[in-house]
Parts: sequence; structure tokens; C-alpha cells
Amino acid sequence: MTTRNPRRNTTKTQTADALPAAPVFSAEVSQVDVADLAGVSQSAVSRVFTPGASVSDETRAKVGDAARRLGYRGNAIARSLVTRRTNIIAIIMASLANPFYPVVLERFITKLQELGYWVLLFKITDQQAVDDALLRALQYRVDGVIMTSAVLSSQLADECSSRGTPVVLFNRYEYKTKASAVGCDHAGGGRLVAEALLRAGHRRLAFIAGQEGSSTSRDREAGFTERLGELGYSGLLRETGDYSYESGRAAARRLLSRPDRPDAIFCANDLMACGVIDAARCEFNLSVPESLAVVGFDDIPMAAWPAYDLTTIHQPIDRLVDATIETLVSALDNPGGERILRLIPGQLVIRRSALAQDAANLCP
Amino acid sequence: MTTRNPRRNTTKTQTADALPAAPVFSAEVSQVDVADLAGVSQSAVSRVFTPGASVSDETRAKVGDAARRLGYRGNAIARSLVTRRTNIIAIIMASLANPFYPVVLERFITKLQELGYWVLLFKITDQQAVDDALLRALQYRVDGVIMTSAVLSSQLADECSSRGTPVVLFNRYEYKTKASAVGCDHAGGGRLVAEALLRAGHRRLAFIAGQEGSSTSRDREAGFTERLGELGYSGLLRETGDYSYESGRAAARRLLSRPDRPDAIFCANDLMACGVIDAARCEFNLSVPESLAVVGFDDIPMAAWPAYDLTTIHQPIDRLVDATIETLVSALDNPGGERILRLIPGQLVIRRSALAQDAANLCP
DNA sequence: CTGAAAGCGCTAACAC
DNA sequence: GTGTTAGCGCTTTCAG
Repeated sequence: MTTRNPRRNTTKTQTADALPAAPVFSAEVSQVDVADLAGVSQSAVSRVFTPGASVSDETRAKVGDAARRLGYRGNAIARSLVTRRTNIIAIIMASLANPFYPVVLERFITKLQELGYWVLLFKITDQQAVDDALLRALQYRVDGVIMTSAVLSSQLADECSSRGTPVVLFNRYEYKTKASAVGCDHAGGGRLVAEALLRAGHRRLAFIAGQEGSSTSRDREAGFTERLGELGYSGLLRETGDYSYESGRAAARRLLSRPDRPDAIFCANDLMACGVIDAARCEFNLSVPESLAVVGFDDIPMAAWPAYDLTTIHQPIDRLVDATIETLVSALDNPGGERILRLIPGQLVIRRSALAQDAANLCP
Repeated sequence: MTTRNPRRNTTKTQTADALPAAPVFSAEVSQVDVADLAGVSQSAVSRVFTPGASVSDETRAKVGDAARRLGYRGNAIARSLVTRRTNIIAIIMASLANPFYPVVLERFITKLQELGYWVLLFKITDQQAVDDALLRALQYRVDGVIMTSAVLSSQLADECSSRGTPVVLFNRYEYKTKASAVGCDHAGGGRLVAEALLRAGHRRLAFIAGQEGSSTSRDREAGFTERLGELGYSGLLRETGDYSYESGRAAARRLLSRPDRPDAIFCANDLMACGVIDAARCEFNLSVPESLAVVGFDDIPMAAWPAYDLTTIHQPIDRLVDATIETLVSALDNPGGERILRLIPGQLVIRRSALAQDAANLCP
């Protein structure tokens, strides 16, 4: 058995013979070193660390022993180069400012880790950055991509999908691309709100949109107005925010200053709804829900807090994330698969900010 | 010029000759393919994509052209294998439930991306998982590690640092390890609160701790009690939570049910402070700050919202993150460097939940 | 079951 | 400046 790797020879000898305490991890130790110490070939070492390869118990023991003594841990980069599999999934996100997304991200990572995947996380700002991030992810040969934000250029998305790197859009539906998508039924949620507000007797309705160009806001509004139309309602007021608390508050300020101010506001997300409630109570001295009903979308953790007690559309995060991962993994295992589109219904959660039977004032 | 890669030959010919539209990205195209099409050697191609290598304008043009036509993008995995540099930084986090962390994470990613690093994100739960995540990160040969949570086994941390993979602890200080650390001066923050509360005349004080074993909570409490002691105060009440809103609320419930209930509560973080305020107002009908002053720690976004208007210790996230990255990058460039410890002061932000001059009631 | 050998796609000497 | 060559650490045939 010759040592083919002179650079490491010293290290090996030292570690094996001189040092009593084995290192937990040693990036400098390769399979060659383990093989030398164990007295087997390098490929035998490889087999020991390859699930399902046939190795004799004796070899396995010798190799395991040597590996332990040297702190050998394997080099995922080298393995990825030859297997063409990194076990890395890229997640491309816009912002975590909306408390909905940290919850989503956390579940994505947890579930992916359970499946043996690791997450390379990209944060993007504008449209251009999306393609940049995607290209970068592809350079690292990620096995798949989850996009929780923004649009991607159709050419790039198509190339990804057709060249074997599956892309799944989370809560984003893009007509132009061939990428699969999983999302909440935003339009359906909007319809639920429309119906409930009218049934409760509200007659001056307003909608506060999220960022223009956001497909989620667009769909929520579309469902809302569509259902309002079906029920014969017209005269909806409309303001635009950017999904932030402050933008919701500012939009509310504009709406509530009007002589014909609304008696119910549906916000494209919970964060803006919190801003609306604070504006109503603190700046206009209006009580919610008596003088103004407020409905949000997402069901972020604080929506359940008594300070807001927000009626909202609950997005079933667990189901959404699980379905997204399922879609991605199935595309991983079955490269030529069809494009999958899944729409999961949201649920109207009635709390005290709107539609509650006992229209008592909010906590304070 | 011979084609050394028969597998790709077809692809190449096809793409270059038959397809008019160039692909944006093609994972199957290697430098060999580009070299063949450009009529140069493979190493010439490598040089074109290596900043600072000397290549003639002509070669550069030919190669650039061929690369564009083929959609060549380079394989970061292969490059990493030979350069022993991945340009990936691992971030190991506990939970994003505390709104402080999404902000931190976002800034980490943004800044690292600006520097040309990409983030491999690990979420861990218990202690064992920390070491697992770290080992996994090392298998992927990340260039460095940022830990925003929990303790790591001293052996593993020491091995990392001494073997050239720098580890920086963010807001965690571990006496046992050799890893560098950057954090807010939690103890100093606690001292500020102690002083301000006593000066404002509060005499029944309470502290609500975060998770036992959390160094941040421990340090905040240590500074708080130390300063109280120096000022001659005794009789501090103490409850324990786990940093969550609900745990703060529950702790407040216990404190406020006492016959000798406190007139001021300092919470180990803002999230628990929000729970305390809601408990006080909604369950005990106490007004904040008149009947109860509440102080938090972190200065999360919602601390500024009028529903809470929370007096708190502001953690300078930007400075903390920048210092952490700076520490990491300097260790990257200078492997044998010393262990660095940086403590950055927090700032007492007085809002209406405590210590305000005009002790008007909170918004609603 | 095991070792030898051929690459994965790339960088980095090294001669020319 | 450019091509040749030798690996990076690993998996995977392919003989035995």
C-alpha cells in the first residue's frame, strides 16, 4: 500500500500514532489517508461510506476504525462533482419583513433538512436580482429551486425546468413559465371576505393592495372584487400599500380622512391590517370593530394577539410548504415530469376585528 | 484540437450549429466544450474566467463568444474542489420566531451577498443538532460559520478555528471555546434598565428571564441585578419564560396575581414584553405605564407600534452584523489570527410603556 | 468482495 | 500569452 498523498502523510502519521485524542473532524483527511491507515484501497473506503455498497464486515470495521481515528468526514464537494447531486436546494426570497415568511422559511428548512437536503438561501430585491440569484444557484449545481418571491424571466425558468433543475414557485403563479407552482387560493380567500363582509351588513368597503405587480395581492383583490360584483356591490374604495405596517397605516389615514369613510377595510396582508387598526384607534379614535371592521390575510402569529385580534384568511403554511417540497422532490426523482399546479384553500378565521358575533371592543 | 468529452459532443454541435437561440444557462456545458468551439485549449477558457489571469484580447473574445453561444456558466463545485474555497458561509440559527432574528438574518445575507458569499442556512433545535449542523457545514467545506444560537461543543469549535474554518458567534459568548464572538452588551443594557427604573421611582421590580441556558438572558439579568444591587435594591421578583410571546404573557399572569405585584417588569426580550402588556391590559385591566411599567430588550419592529410603544434596549443590528462579518472575513484572509471578542453597546429607547416623561396611557 | 483505473470540471504550475 | 500536465477528493465501472 503506497501513500499516494504525500502532503498528508505527516498529518496521518502524527494523528494515528502520536495523538491519543481523535479529532472530531479533519478537513485535511481524505479517503486515501483512511485507506492507508486501514490497509485497504481508497475505493474500499468509498464503498464503506456509500450506502448499499457491498463490503465485508472486516473491511468495514477496519475502515470505520481508521476513519474515526483520523476524524475523516468526507468531502461533499468532491462527491457532488462526480454524482452530479449536491443535496442542496436553493430558496430565493424577497424580504422577511412580513412575519409570514420567517414561519414559512423555518418550516422549509426544517422539512428539507429532515429529507437530507440543505438550503442555500438567496435574498433578492428587484427583478434583475432574481435571475442573478437563480444563475448563481445553478452554478452551485443545486438540485432544485424554491422561489417565494417575484417573477423570473420565462426563458431562464423554462431552461431550468427543461434541463433538469426543477423550480417550484411558492405562492407565486406565473402564467408565462413552465415552472410548477404551489400556493394558497388567494382569490378564493378574497371571495370569502367579500361574502362575509356584505353578509354582516357592511356597505362602505375598501381594499388596500400590496405591492403593485405582486401576484398574491392581485389575486386576493381579484377574488374580492369579483365576488362583490356577483353580489351586486359597487363603489369599492381602493388604496395601495407595499405590504408593510407603515404603508397600511398610511393607506388607512387616507381612507379614514374621507368624508365617506369606509366601515370595513380588507387588507392584502395582516401586517397592513395591523397598521390600519393602529391608525383607526390611535389617530382617528375609532373603535374596531364597532366603527370600522378590519380584515387581513395570512394569519401571522400576532394576528391572534389581543391587541389586534385580527379577522383574517389563514394560510395553511404547513400544507403549503409540504406540498411545495413534495412537488419539488417528485420532480427531482422524476425529471421528465409534468408541470404541477396546486392551489390550497385558505380559511376565514373570525376574530374580533371584524365579523365577530359579539362585536365587543378590542381588548384595551 | 480534439474533443475530449464525447458525451457532450452532440450537444455542442447541436447548440452551436442548429439552434439559433442561445441558452442562458446550460449545466451540461463545460470548459472543454467552450474550448472546442472557440478553438483554444481548455486552460485558456479557464483563464478567461479567472479574474487577473493574462489572456490576449483575441482569445478572450473568441472564448467569450463561444461561451455565450453555449450558455456556459462555470461549475462552482468543480472550482471549489480545486481552490478549496466555496465562497459559502454557513449560518446556524435556532428559531426565527423572535422577530429580531429575521431582521438579523436578512442583513447577514444581504451583506454577505454583496461580498460575494452565499449562505447555507441551518436551523437547529437542541444542542446535539448544533454539532450535527456544524459537521454538515464542514463537509460542504464552507469557508466560515456564523452561529446565532446555542452553544457548541468546545472540542468541535476549537477544531474548526484551529483548522482554518473560522467560527464567529453572534450574540453568544462561550467561555469554553476559542471561537471569536460579536455581541450586544447585554449586561450593559440590563444595567441601564436597572438604573432608569429605580431613578423613575419604581420599587417593586420583576424580571422575566428567557430560556434557561441562554447566554443572552443570563447576561441581561446579570447586568440588571448587579446594578440593582449596587444601588441598594433588593427584593427583585423573578419569573422564567422562553422568549415567546405566550411565555411572557403567562409569566405576567403569575406576577400580576401576586398580592405584592410589581410596578415594573423588565423582560429578557421584546416579544415577552408584548405578552406582558397584553396580559396586564386585557386580563388584569391594568393600564401601562400608569399601573405597570414594562421594558423589553431587542427593539423589534413592532416595539415602535403604538399598540405597544415599548421602552426597550435597542440592539444595533447593523453594527452587530457588520462587525460579525468583518470578524469572519478578517479571519478568512488571515487564518492564524487571534480570537476576537467584540461587545457593542445597546441603547435605551424610551417610549411610552415605561420611563416616559408624559406617562400618558398607551394609545387605545 | 476488492483493487486498479478512469474520470467529474476545474485551477495552477510549468514549459514553451 | 498559451497549451500541456497534474491533480482536487470522490464515485463508479471493470477485472479479477
